[in-house]
Amino acid sequence: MDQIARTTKDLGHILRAARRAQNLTQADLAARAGLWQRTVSMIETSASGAKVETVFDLLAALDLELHIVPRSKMSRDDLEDIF
Amino acid sequence: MDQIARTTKDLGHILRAARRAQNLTQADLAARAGLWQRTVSMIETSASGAKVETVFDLLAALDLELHIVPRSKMSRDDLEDIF
DNA sequence: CAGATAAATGATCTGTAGATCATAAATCCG
DNA sequence: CGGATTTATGATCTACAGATCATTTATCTG
Repeated sequence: MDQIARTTKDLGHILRAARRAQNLTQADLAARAGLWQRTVSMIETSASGAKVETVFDLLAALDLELHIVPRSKMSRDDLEDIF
Repeated sequence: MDQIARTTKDLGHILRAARRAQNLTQADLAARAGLWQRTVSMIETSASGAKVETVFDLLAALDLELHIVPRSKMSRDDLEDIF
């Protein structure tokens, strides 16, 4: 049920959804994260490949966390679908 | 049990550990990811703030996936520790 | 220890992210 | 519809990542 990002486009979508879920404008989020509205817009629309640091700033401002997991690892649900 | 990265330093450590677990040299990984040994070294030692795209390349080459989860979400284990 | 393999790092060059200010284009809402 | 709010973008400048080649420094291993 959690969000998986394989591309910067995924990342942008996830960040945008999270921001909206918290009723924040790009400007709000930018302020919280110490960035600029322009930058938030660019990242959400993946109009430019952000730097990792910047993404960490956004994630922190949104109370999100990055988990790194083996790609092959199947979820309980996946297994149930198969067996 | 999965790895959590909050900083580029965390990321570097996780990537290095994953690479070693798969018995790859920095040069091997660089080749797989279409990067340079120098770049892999820089990122693993967090000697420089990488770009997101580059990290995605490394994760893919290592068969790893990025999950984005709410920070506050506690694991079953955390709860057990408290209650 | 010596030789081999791996990792760190120097130097240069190009491309581009983010800062910054400003405005255009969308979207919302009464 | 029309005004307000939000998002997308234009332009410029600085900083720095990644490409590329080469070399030094660790780390292994027989």
